[in-house]
Parts: sequence; C-alpha cells; structure tokens
Amino acid sequence: MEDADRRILDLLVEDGRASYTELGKAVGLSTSAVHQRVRRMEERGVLRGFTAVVDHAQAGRPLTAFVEATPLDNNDPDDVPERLRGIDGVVACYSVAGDANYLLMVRVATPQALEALIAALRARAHVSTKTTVVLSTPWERR
Amino acid sequence: MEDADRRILDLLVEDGRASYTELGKAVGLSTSAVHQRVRRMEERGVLRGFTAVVDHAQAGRPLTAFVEATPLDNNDPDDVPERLRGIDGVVACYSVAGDANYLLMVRVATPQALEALIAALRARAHVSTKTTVVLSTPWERR
DNA sequence: ACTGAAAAATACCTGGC
DNA sequence: GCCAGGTATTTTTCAGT
Repeated sequence: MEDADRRILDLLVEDGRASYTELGKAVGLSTSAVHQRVRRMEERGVLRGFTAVVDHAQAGRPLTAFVEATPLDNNDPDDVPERLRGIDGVVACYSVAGDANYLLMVRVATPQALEALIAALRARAHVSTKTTVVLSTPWERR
Repeated sequence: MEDADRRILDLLVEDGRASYTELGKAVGLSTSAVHQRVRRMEERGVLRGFTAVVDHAQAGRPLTAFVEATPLDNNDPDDVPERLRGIDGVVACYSVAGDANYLLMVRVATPQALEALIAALRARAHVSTKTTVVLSTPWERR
C-alpha cells in the first residue's frame, strides 16, 4: 500500500466525514485524486466503509465485558460464531489461541442483562464461559 | 433516549455516510428533523463522531492479540493507561475486574513485532503480560 | 495517475408552524 | 420539535494531460 493511501486512511479513521478537499490539502493532492484513491481502497476492501462512533454508556449499554467461550461438546459442528451472531449484546467474536476457543466482547444495560446473556450463550451456543467485566475504558481505537 | 434517536444511531453505525434524506425515510421524519437530532446527539456526546472501518489485515497489521497487563510495582502511581497510549500497536485499553488490571487489544504486522511490543510494554509501562493471539475474526461490531 | 471544472446530490441554515 | 425552502459545500462524473 502506498504512503498517500495510508495517510488518507489514517485521516479517515480520525474523522470519517473529512471532505475530499480537506484530505487533499493534508496529503498534497487534488480532490479528484483523493476521491479516486478512496474509491479504489473501497473496491480493494482495505476500506470497508464508515460507521458512527457511539458512547455506549450514554446509549443505554453502560456495562461492557469480555467472555471467553468454549464449546461444551467438541463433536458439534463448529457453527458457534453463527449461533453467537444471533444473540443480542454480543458485539464481537474472535477465534483465539488460548485456554478458550473464542473471545467475545459484549455490551449490556445491567448486571441482570449480563446474567441473561451468559445464560443465552450456554443455551443457544452450547459453550461454557468465563467472564471478565470492564471497569472503565481509558481509551479505545488509538 | 428516544426511540427515533436510537434508530437513527443504529442506521449510522451500519452506514456512517447515510444521508439525512435516507435516514428520514427510514424513521419517518423530514431531513431537517433528522439533521437536528443528529446534531443534538453529537452535542450530548452520545454520538462521538464518525470513523472509517479498515481491514487491518490488508492494511499491514494482520496479527491481532489481546494482552492482559498487570503493573509490576503496585506502588507506582497508576498512569499505566497514559504510558500504554504512547506505544505503537496498542489499539485499546480496558481496565478490568479480573486476574489482570488491564486488557489491551493490539494489532501488529508480524510475530516479531508482537515480541517487540510486549517487550515495550514491560519496559515502558512496567507491566507483566499474558498474551492471547487472535486466529481469526468471525465478525466484529455486531 | 493527477488535474480542473461542470453537474448532481447533499449538508446546512433560516423562518414559520 | 418538526417542516419547507434557499444557499453553501460536497460528491461525483468527465474530458484533458
């Protein structure tokens, strides 16, 4: 990947609504050139899209946790990620090389909702869990 | 938070560049009303901004890991998050209620870079670490 | 690949309900 | 708090180098 593309990408991570004119000034290119590069990065898939950054605490899900999940029955076809996808509150699913098979990030409204979520994980995805609650988030997405 | 705001927020998480007209059609409001609501959510801080979604594998950092970090000397003033912030590759820092004090998400280019990063964590943030490598990411952000 | 300029779409603001 | 309309920016396309 070229240096100009990388810089454009960094700027777009900082501000996903930066205009092509702004970006052009920052990297020393015309708006058209920037536009071309952005479109190409979208086509290539390096740039997947744009999203809103939400304050989850204010948005009704103040409780974040990480859940290590391991299938209870190893004979099951491993469609665990698919099953997890349907459970509300599960924000991300990583397959990891550790004690557990999966590491999940979850966001919920209350401790009760976390309890219900963990129960749902057992019932619907057939996994055992080990949960670590997030106390605070000094920072995210550096 | 009102229902209309929540729906607008969800749509903006899905597509951070959805136009106010689109959003308005989806929630049954005029473009002006949607525009007002979005501005208010930005002012209140619920909506923190917008960012590009990057394919980190393609963007030169194919290796993701989670690092549990615990201060080596508990007498230190706890400015660990600040110190971590300056280390390249550390993407997020969570203070957690678990065996470790902090859980970090890191993204690097190679196993060698991960080794260097962990060394930097020990040297510059004075923490012991336990690392879990991510093998794949079935999905992220809901 | 980049530029510059025109055309289309969108964001943003103001007044009125 | 919502809507409608007007103006300013921005996005998008295109011909030229």
